[in-house]
Amino acid sequence: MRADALPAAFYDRPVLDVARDLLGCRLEHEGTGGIIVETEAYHQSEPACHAYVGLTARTSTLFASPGTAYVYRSYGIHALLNAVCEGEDVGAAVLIRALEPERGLDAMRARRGLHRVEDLCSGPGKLTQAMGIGLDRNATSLEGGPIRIGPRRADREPPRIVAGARIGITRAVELPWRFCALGSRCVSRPWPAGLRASLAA
DNA sequence: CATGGGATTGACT
DNA sequence: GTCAATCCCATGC
Repeated sequence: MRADALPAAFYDRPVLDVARDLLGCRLEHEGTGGIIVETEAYHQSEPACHAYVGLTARTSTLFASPGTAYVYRSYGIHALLNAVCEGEDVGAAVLIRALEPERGLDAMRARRGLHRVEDLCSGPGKLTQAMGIGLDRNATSLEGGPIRIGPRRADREPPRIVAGARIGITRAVELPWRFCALGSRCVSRPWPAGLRASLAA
């Protein structure tokens, strides 16, 4: 594994904890990279999670070892990137929903056909397009594979976290399992007014 | 084997 | 605000 990558043990914890702790961490792929500013947690115990139906061909990656990338096709068009969490007997993952772009901005702009930095990775389908992450990355390791996630830089303040309802789902909509870095201009959507910020753990 | 529904995005009214 | 694109797969007949 790369010295810089978060270890598998980081992901072998409750998925809600991992979702919060990934905010501020660095996602990188083939020369592009950015700071994670928005995540959502999914767990087999609730019906919005693909693993709710149990172990199938589609969900097998969700039951892989913690620290595995789960990449699947959404709406027939987009690739969405998740980090598999908890043990192999549990289907759970964190959806990476938005980044603050940091490295490889020219490649991102070329793939996205856009120029504004805050539009490059401000959504789960956008960031995979910008970084060139495709379905072929499904089931690869986040520790030693082409996609890597590194810890938040020590000299960087932990982000303040806003929690809210997950986006784009029709089941278990009430769970406040979406987490955003307060104040980031790169989130996929603004959160409702009145939500209180809490300090990152 | 046929069908329906998305963890989305961008274009358009 | 609405809506189509597009395809994998879970479900049901």
